[in-house]
Amino acid sequence: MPVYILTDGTGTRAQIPAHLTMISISLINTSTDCTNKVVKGKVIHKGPLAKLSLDNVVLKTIIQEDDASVSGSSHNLSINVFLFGSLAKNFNDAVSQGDVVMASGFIASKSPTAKKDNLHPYNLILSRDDACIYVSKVTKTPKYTYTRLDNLKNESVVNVYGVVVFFKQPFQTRGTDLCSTLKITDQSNENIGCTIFCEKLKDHPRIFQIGDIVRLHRVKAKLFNNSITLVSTFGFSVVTFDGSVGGAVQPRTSSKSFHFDEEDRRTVEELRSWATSKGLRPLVSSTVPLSGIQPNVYFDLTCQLLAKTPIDSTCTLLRVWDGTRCPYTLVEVIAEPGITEGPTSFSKVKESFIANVFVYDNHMEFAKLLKPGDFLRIYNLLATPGSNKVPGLTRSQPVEENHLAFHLHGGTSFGRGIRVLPENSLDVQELKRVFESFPEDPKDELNEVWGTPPESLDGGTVEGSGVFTERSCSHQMMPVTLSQLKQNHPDGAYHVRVQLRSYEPRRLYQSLKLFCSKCSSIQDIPDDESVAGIFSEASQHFETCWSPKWLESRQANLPRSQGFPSQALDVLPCVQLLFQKENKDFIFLNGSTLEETCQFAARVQNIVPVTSSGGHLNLLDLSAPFLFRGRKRYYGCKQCSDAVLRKPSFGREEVIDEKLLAKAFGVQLMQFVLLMKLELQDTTDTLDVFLMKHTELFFSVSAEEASISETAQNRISQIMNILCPPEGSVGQHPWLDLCLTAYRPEGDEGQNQTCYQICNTTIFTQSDPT
DNA sequence: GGTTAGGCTTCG
Repeated sequence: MPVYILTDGTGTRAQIPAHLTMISISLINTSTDCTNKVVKGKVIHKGPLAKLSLDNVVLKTIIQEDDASVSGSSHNLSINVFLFGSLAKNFNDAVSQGDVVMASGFIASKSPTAKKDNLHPYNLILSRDDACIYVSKVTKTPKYTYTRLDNLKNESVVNVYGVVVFFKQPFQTRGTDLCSTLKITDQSNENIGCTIFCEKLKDHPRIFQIGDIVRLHRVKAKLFNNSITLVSTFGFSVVTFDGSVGGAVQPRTSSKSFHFDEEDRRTVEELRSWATSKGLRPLVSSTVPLSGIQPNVYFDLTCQLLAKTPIDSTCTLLRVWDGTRCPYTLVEVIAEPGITEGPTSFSKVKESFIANVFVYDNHMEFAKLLKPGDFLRIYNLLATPGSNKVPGLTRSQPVEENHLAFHLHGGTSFGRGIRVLPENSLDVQELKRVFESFPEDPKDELNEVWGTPPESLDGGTVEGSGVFTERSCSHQMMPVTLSQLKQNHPDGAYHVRVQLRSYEPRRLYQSLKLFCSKCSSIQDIPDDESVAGIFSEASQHFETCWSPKWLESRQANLPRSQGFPSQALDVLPCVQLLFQKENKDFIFLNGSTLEETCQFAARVQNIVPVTSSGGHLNLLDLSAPFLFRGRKRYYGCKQCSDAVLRKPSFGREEVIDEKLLAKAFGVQLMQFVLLMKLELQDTTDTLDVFLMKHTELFFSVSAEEASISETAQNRISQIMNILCPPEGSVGQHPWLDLCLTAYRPEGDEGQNQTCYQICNTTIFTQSDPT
C-alpha cells in the first residue's frame, strides 16, 4: 500500500502503470467497476491521522477533480477518501494540501454525510492491499525563464534580468500612467532601453542608483528607431536589488508574493560581480553631502525633509538637511507659517545646516506627496549662486548675489526627480545616526560660533574656525564620503570633506622619526640618554692615537665633568681646511661627552664625533648622530651604511654639509619625518589615515626644523589644537577638505589591506599670510 | 490588453 511521489510534478499519467484507466470522480458509484481504475484530484482537505485500533489508523482526505481535465458532468467532483493502515501513515507524511494525487485500488461506498457536507454521494475507501496513491507535489509558482538581452525577438514577451545603467524616477505621463525610463545591460553587453508604464508608484522599479539590478517579468520587446526596447505589458512586475558585491540579496518589491529562489540569488550575484568587474557601477556615487557640493555642478542629495512651503504655481520649497554643513553661504528664506508643513523656524545652529531646495513644475506633483520627516534622494540637483533669481520669499541680504540656492528644475533629463527612500535603507540609517548625535541646544555658545557661515566664496575651502585647507593636487574630483571611500577602495586619489576625530601620538616628539629612503625603514630618534651613553662609553676608551696625515691632532684641555682626565679630548681639524683658513667649518672630535660635543657645536659648524680603538680612529656607532651641525643632529641608517672614516675631499667652493659628509664616510643619511595617524570622520563613517609623505606640506614646517625649533614645534601643536581641541565635542571640530591617497602597503600581499595618506594638502591658519 | 515615452540638463 505505497504512496508514490511522481517526479515530473505535472500529474500526468505517464508515470503510473499502464494497466490503470483514468475515471472521473463524477462517475463513481457503487456499481462502478473499480478494478484497474484510477481517479485524480487535488487535495483540498487533509484530516488528521486517527487511531482505529492498536494496529490500524485511518485518515480522511477530500480530493477535488479539476473539471477542465474531464469532459462531461461537472458536478460531484469533490469526494471523501478514507485511507487505512500504512497507506494512511505514508499519505500523512508525504502529501500536503494542494498536491494533486491519483488513487487506485479503491472501492466506493455510500457517503453517510453527503447531505451534510454536500460532497460526492459516495466515499472512496482505500484499505485493500493493492490500494495505491500517486502524488504530484505542488509546484507553487511556475518556473520563469530569463532571456539574455542579446536574444530579444521583436514582439516577444519575455522576462529579463539586467544591471541598471541609466534610470529616471517614475514621472507622470500625458496618459493615465506613471512612466519609468531605464536602460539595462547584462553579460551580453547589450544596452536595452526599457519603458515601464504603471498607474501606481509602488508597481514601478525601486531603483536608487546606477548599478542596481532589476528583474522584469512580462516585458515586450519592441523595435523602435532600429533598436530593440522593452516595454511593460499586461501582468508586468519588477523586483529590484542593490548592486553591491557581497551585500545581502534583498528584493525590493511591493508585491506580497513573488517567486525568488536560489537560482535568482545566483543570477543577481553573477550580475553584481560582472557589473563590478566591468566598472559599470560608479566607483563613487553621484550622491554628495551638503558639505561637499560645488556650485553649478549637478549632484544627487540624500537628505531628510524638514519643512515644505508652496511658493507659487510652479514652485515648492523643500527645506532639507543631511547633517553636514555646506561651506558656502546659502540664501535665507522666510517660510510663511500658515502655508508651511513642518516647523517654520529652527535653532540658529540647525538653520545653518539647512538647504533650501526649490522644486519646479512637474516635480511639484511629487513634492505634494512628501511629508516632513521623509528621507529623500533628490536626483540631479543644482546649486546656483544669486538669490535674486530665487522665486518668492527671500529675505534681503547684504551679499546675496553670491548666496547659493538649490534648484530641482523642471523636466526629467538626466534622471531629475525625487524618490522617498525606505526606512530600512542603509543611507537612511546613516542619516538617522548622524541626526541622533546632533546637538540640539540652541544656546550652546560654541555651536553658535561654528554655526557662523564663512564670508568668502572664492573657490577654496573656507571655514569659520580659524583654519582652512588648500589642495595643491591637480585632481578635478567631487568629494566622496568616507563610507563611499571604504566601500570602493581601489588605489588612487580621493577628495574628502572631514573632521579630525583624534590623532596619535599626542606628543610631538613621538611623531618625529628617522626615515631611510633606501630601505624605507622608519625608526625613533634615539633619546639623549642613550646617545650620551654611547659618547661616554667612547670617551672612557679614549687614547691618543695615531691619526692620519690629513688630520692635525690638537689636544684640548677643557675642564672636564664626571672626573675624566682633563687632557682626554682630541680636536682634529683637516689639514686641508687649515690651509684654507676654514678650519672652523669642520672638525672631528675624539673623546668628548655628548654635553661637550654640543658645546663645541655652538662654535663649530660641522662636528663628526669619533672614537679610538686599536690605535685607529673610527666613527661612532650609528645609534648616535654621526654629525652635529649647530643644534641639528644627523643620523645614518645602520642597515644601509658602510661607514668608514676616510679623508673627505672638499671642492674649493663646496659647502660642507650633512650630504657631503655622509657621502664621504659612506653613511646612508636618514631624513627626519613627521609621522601621525589621524582618525577622520564625516557624517557617514570614520577613517584612519596617515600623515607621512606630505606632513611638511600639511603643516608648512620641515621635520628637520621641527626637530630643533620651538617655533616650528609650536606651529604644529597649535594647528593640531585647532583641528582637534582637547575640550568640546567632535561635532564642533572644523571641517577640512583633504586629498587622500589610497594604497596597499608593500609586503602586504594577500592581506588586501588598504591604507590612506593625506597628500597635497596644506593647512592655513588665519594668522598665515595668504 | 488600450495611451503614455522613446534619456542627453532650467532659463525660475
